[in-house]
Amino acid sequence: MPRSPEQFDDIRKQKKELIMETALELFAEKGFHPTSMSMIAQRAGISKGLTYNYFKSKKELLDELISHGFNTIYGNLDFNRDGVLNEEEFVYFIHKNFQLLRENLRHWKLFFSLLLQSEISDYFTNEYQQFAEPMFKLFLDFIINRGSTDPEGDLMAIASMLEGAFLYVVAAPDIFPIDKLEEKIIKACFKIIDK
Amino acid sequence: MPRSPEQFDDIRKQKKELIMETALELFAEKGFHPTSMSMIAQRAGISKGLTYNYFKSKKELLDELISHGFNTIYGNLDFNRDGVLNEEEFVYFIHKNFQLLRENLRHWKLFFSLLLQSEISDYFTNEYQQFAEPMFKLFLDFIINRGSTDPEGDLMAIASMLEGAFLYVVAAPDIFPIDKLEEKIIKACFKIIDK
Amino acid sequence: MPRSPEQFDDIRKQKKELIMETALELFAEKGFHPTSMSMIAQRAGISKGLTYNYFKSKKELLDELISHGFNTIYGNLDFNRDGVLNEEEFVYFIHKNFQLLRENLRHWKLFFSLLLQSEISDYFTNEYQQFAEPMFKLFLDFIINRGSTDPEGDLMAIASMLEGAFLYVVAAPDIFPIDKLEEKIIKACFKIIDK
Amino acid sequence: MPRSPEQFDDIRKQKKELIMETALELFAEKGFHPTSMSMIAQRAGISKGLTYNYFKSKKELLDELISHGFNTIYGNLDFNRDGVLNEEEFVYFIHKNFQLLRENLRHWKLFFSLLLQSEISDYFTNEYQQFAEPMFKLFLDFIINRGSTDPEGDLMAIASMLEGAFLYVVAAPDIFPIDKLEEKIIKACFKIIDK
DNA sequence: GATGAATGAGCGTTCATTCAT
DNA sequence: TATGAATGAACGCTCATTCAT
Repeated sequence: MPRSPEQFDDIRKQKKELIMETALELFAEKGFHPTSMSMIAQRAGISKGLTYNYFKSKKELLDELISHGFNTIYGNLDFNRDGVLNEEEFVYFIHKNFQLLRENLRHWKLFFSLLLQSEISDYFTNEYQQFAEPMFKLFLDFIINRGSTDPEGDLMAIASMLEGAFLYVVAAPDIFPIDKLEEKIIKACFKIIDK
Repeated sequence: MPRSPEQFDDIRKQKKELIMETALELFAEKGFHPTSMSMIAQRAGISKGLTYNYFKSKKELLDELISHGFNTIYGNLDFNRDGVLNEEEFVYFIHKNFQLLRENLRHWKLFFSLLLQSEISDYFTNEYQQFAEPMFKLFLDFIINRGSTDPEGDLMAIASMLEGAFLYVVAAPDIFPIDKLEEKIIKACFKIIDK
Repeated sequence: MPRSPEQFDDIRKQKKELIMETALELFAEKGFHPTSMSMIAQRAGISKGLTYNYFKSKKELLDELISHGFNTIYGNLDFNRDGVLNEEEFVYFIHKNFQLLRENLRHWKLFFSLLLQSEISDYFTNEYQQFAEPMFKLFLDFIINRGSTDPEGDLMAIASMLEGAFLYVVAAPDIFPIDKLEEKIIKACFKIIDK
Repeated sequence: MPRSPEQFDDIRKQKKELIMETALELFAEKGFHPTSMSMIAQRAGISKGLTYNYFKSKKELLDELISHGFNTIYGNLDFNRDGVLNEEEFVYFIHKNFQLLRENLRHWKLFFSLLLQSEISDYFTNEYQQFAEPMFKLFLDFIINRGSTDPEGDLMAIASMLEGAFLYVVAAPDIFPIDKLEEKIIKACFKIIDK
């Protein structure tokens, strides 16, 4: 008597997660190219061939990782609520971003490492734009509402600051303590926008 | 008539530079791993074997590239002068950094792409610290001299902002125009430090 | 209510035929090696494992296909009747062969593709000889009875011509129209035999 | 002091020939798919990697083999001379074809095995047509000049006979002695054409 | 009888590196 | 100094086959 479809689904789901988890670990640790499918299989404790039962290619594994990463990180974040942020919400929004960063360090490591070699995955470029654009818009609206005389300029500074802070956390976590960094970044945002 | 030792040295130096220049081009273009030694040799118009006459391995070629890159970029920048920056000098310093970025985009692309996978080159981590530390110190002193009530916090914000701005220029140059970005970053620095 | 043993046998027989039919289709379409067991199972709409319930290996599947093919094609052809062909019967015999070719093009494609690599299936060599020998004998007797002065020589020519015609039909069906080819081959046979 | 370009050319030429010779041997022996690049390298006594120094891919190796085969076999055969064959020339032409067959048995084995799976190499289809067409034309003209009442029909018979004879020689050389086969085929040609 | 997850050997291919010349 | 033929280990990937259920 064969296994029931539900049993098969269960196995597939668990094994797929195991492979993705392991791959994410290794991609974040060593980068995409230096990580071989054998290494992933070995660390996951399965055969090399099995990986291809779940992912058509190494690139597809990466793509699913990216997609899953973005969903994990930003899937539950409602950018728009009523479309406008007040001060409290702005602070919370940045705080939330830092928290998501903390909780998904490996995803972020992977994303940053892809930023410079998007030929590996055009997928990434698309996903990234879809995530970045509404965030930019939210910031811009907030800045305008605060009465900034140069919203675009302020946006550049704030976006750069956030990007840079994230990069520090991911690439050189020992230089700045993350909690204090978050606090200071938020304060600096207001200094940039106001007056 | 045989060449003099000096001429030999000249030839060696030129060949080495040719290889490094070509490698930098390709590493920045396609990334470190996807670039093969054959490709470097071919584009440089020399034989594969000759590369190993000048560099023990691909990794060593990378290391020399990093080292040479840092020297090229920051070799002529006197961080310390009298050890203290006044306002004009601070502005000039950041301006100078943007200019160096513009002039060495390929180096920077390479550096950023290595940031997340430093096991490729431990060398990088060291060089990076050597370059970052005196810069941090310079900034910190300046911030303190301006009478900041939270110098460390301001440093975090400014360092993040610069790092992020650089990343934008290198990885997504179409999002912000570099000249305006520079201007705004400088303005934002003062907003953060002062008052 | 449990199925009777006969019903089980029926199911087995049908499944086996389904697999063989599908395999033949694919082998003729893409060749033996480029066809994978997964492809066969998928196109047949059954599981990979089930195939091995009916055939010990891919090679055995091939062997059964060959055996079954020869039986299908020549199983109902009574070579011997009274052991001797008259003119009408000779013509009918060749005609019958062309008809069998038309009706079993896929089998023939497979057979010809195996002709040159018999180590894939020693089975093929045996079957082929068992089919070819009585046919040769039948032809030879007919040629002798027609009073040929060089029966062996005529046999060579006729056998070659038939083999070649079959190859044209199977490998390059657009070059000669099959009906006319048949007609001409038969005519040529008599020209060769008769003086 | 590096080797001179001539020395390198020599090495390349010899090694390339060695690889092609070995590959032809194995392709003819076992077929294209069942022959692995490792097997070729091993039998040639070189490393697997080296094969790729001479051929970009397994398919390219096959293509060069086909191209080289056709050139070897038919490169020196002037189909057209004055464009018309007399009887002696016709006999010589077929004789020459049998001789070329004898001298290039392995090439012919390879060609026949490709006949049924030209998806492996479209290259083959092209080359084959280029070779077959002028030969067909030559035959047709000869048949017409002999006063045949059905040239197209006779061509079909003759072409089939030659194709079939070649196939017998290549695939089942023990059935008919090649010399006698040749003699009989030629005789049969005239029986088909004349009267 | 039937499923498909799992294996492992082998495939075609690449590439950093070596070395005779 | 300079060449490129040669190597061998590893890569991404496929597939015939097995087996717990």
